[in-house]
Amino acid sequence: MTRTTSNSPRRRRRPDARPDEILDAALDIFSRDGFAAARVEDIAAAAGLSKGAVYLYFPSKEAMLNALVERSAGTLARSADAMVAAGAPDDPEGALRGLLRLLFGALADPKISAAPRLVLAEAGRFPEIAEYYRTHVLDIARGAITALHSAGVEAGKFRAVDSDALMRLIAGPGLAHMALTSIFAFPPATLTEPEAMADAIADLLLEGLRPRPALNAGET
Amino acid sequence: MTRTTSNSPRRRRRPDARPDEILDAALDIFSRDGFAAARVEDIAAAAGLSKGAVYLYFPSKEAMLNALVERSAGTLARSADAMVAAGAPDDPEGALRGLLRLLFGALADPKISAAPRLVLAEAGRFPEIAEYYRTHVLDIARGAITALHSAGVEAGKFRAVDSDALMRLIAGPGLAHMALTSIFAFPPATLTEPEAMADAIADLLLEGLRPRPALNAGET
DNA sequence: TTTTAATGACTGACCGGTCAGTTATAAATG
DNA sequence: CATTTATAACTGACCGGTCAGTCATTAAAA
Repeated sequence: MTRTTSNSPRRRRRPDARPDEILDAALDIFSRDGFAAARVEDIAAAAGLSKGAVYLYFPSKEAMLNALVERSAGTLARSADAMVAAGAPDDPEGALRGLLRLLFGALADPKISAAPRLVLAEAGRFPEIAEYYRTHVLDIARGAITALHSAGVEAGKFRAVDSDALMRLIAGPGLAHMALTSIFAFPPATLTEPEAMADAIADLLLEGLRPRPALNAGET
Repeated sequence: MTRTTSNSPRRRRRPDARPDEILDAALDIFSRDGFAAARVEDIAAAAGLSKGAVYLYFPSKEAMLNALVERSAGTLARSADAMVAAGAPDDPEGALRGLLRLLFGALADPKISAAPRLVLAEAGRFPEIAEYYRTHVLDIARGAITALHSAGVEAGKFRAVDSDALMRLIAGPGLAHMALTSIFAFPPATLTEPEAMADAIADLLLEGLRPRPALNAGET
């Protein structure tokens, strides 16, 4: 009922795109002020609504935060996982490079990195969110990285290294890049393009992962 | 003034160690609740004082945050800088390994990493803090890393790589480790000791930094 | 006594959440 | 078509609680 496809450009009365609009606004305001200091009225205003209307769609401010995280979480990790699953068997080196490009492309864009940054800042106070991120993002990412590494080792392209260390080596630079650019406005960056930065890092990691030629390619 | 060495064991009256005690308490409470949600009365209680007393030492809650950051910032970066300055000319590889050990040792300890985490979470809202960290921590760290790299290149131990990428490669894993352990309680860690983790990462980075033998034959 | 350190009741502003009331739209009716 | 009825979408004033910051008062120290 009520197809109401008429997106009347002049006045109100829009039905169920609202939750998403509110979440968009909430992400903006939470990112700007932090969850605790953010005012629901500001979120409402940013969404073009009154405060009362927001409570027609969400039962509390915290519910908005949760919905926000659940909406955004996983998309990046899942596409990373898909990319690795597709590329790793044939070309582990290319897959690693692609993974880093994906990561840097996303985290260097403040619009995309807003949600991860919010999680990073608030997860300590909301165990539910930390748990959700752990299972829906970190575990996926970890799986993708270990799969990629295993494929590379099997193909004789990578040497064996500790998988937790490798995870930190791959995710860390992206995280550092995000912090430097989005939080600290660290400007220099001789490599301004995220892809160039990703490639420079991929080069060094691939070099570091190459099996030792002189000795046997054993474990470390 | 007021040496007041009389440490009366039962009652009040302690003079000027107070600011530091308050800052210690403030770091605890800010870390637990976040700056915005933290209550000054909780800080006072944690310091063993009443709320009014903390306003004898700090004019506002925000002043505590600033003092806190200024007190803690730089010590890690400075000791990293000192370590690099001392070790890099003779042994750049050892200096890199030492740098990573220092970084992981510090960031893996929640007590030490509390302040950096707080800055990471709040810097976006307090430009003054971001600015302070940029000049007193990030610039120092960047200088240390470039100095280390230059020394290594000069000694023929490292190949030339982009210095911004290298900064992200060195700082990033530490950051990721901190986030995984302190914020997300990511448990696995096949390498439980920070030094072991640092070494695993240093191994890979050193391998990646080694001059290409085919093209530019350094030593051996 | 005077000075200094500290207290805790108090104020005033702020804000999450509620709700009685107001629209805008659609459906039913004439 | 105009008119009435029904209701979904929305508003904004309000309530209750919280908390940063103040200040009159107290008590230890000098």
